[in-house]
Amino acid sequence: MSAALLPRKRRKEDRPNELLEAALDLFVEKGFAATRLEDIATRAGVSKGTLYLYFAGKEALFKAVIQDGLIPALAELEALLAGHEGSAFDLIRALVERWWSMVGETRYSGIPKLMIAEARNFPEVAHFYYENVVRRGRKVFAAALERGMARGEFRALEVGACVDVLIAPMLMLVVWRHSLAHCCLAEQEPRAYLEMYLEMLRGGLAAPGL
Amino acid sequence: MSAALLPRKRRKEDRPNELLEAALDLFVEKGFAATRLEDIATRAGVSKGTLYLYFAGKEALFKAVIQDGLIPALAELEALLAGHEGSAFDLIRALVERWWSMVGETRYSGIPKLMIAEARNFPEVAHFYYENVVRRGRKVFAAALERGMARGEFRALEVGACVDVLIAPMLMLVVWRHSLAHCCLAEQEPRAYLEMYLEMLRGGLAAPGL
DNA sequence: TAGGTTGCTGACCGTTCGGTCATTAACCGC
DNA sequence: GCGGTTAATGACCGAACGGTCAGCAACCTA
Repeated sequence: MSAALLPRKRRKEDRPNELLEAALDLFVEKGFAATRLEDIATRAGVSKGTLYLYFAGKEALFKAVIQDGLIPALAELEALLAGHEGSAFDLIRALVERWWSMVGETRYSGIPKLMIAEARNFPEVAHFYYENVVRRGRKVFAAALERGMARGEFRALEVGACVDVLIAPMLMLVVWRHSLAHCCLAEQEPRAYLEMYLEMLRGGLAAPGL
Repeated sequence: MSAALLPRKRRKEDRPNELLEAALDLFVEKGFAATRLEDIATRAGVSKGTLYLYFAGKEALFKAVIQDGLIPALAELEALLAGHEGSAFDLIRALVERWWSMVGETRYSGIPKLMIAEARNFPEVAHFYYENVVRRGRKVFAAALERGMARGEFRALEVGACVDVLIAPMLMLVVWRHSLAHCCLAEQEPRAYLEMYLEMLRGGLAAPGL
């Protein structure tokens, strides 16, 4: 790969991020067990031994990939919630769009698929992900729903189950794009899908009077 | 396991199904690469060598698991569609409930998670699954939507994207139950989730006049 | 440019696992 | 029972892969 052609370079600062990006891409594509450390190293432009200078081993890489990935995006969504004024539905639209630009159309969109596939093999990592991504994300959307119900904009629904139904289409969109979409003809245009999703949501949540 | 205690038995007829069930359970739990053939054999009450009397190898087992699993359920849904009379929303409710009883609450509910995780490692199998499960399933729900629009019961929406949004919560329900739900406190009661889903769908699809 | 520090390398090791096959023993017809 | 057929076994093999480490070379400082 970078074999004899490129000369060795010493770039201690950049290696960890490059390794994490390579690891994320390959874990998402092939799964944890089917990904070889040597492939990760090669993709990061480095040899296998170097990987061990920065990470304790394969499992440590996996943990870092999951734990670093989506936390910044969640902080953004929380900030958006805190700063929003206007209708609750506009808030939901803004949240969905911010999520799409920060996660959906970036390489981080692979993390949900990866976590789904590996949760039962890494219960501790799954637990971290649940507490720090799933719970926080649910809380943001639950707050938006409650705001809409309080304003009389949405009808009264049990918030817990409603949040789960609400976020499912967003998750399936990214999961799909990292799995079957790679083998079959192009399916959805993501923007059209999201518009349809928001449109159906508007009707599904609207209070009867409106 | 069945070691020295149980005597050998010759049960040529039953072995393939027992092996397929064991393989499905373990593939769903651990993923394809992390599942050992010996574990599958042991769970099926058989030795590793026996497995090779019935399947050519690990990949053949995987193919069989995917290809046998959901086809009968799809035929059922198609029959339901063909035989239904009444409102389109009742048809959708009936489809969702039949799907839940034939897939959602059985071991076959693991297949979507498995296929999502492994699609990119087995493009041919993914293609089979797409053609024979995804497409057929989409077609059934698309027909239900079109019927509702023709009756003036649903508003006019672009059917393709609408189907994708429509089925996403059903898929996420089963995917969730086979991944993160195993590591975290119990989340949804499936029946309540499905009721909420149908309720939101009713509003999301309803024609404005109604 | 000489010497020292350290980021980087890749050959090597041990284990694990998919796959094979000679052997064993359950069943059946006579 | 007895022999023949074949389902079932598990010890074995080779390849692949995670992980190690002794040596190398890029960079720095004087």
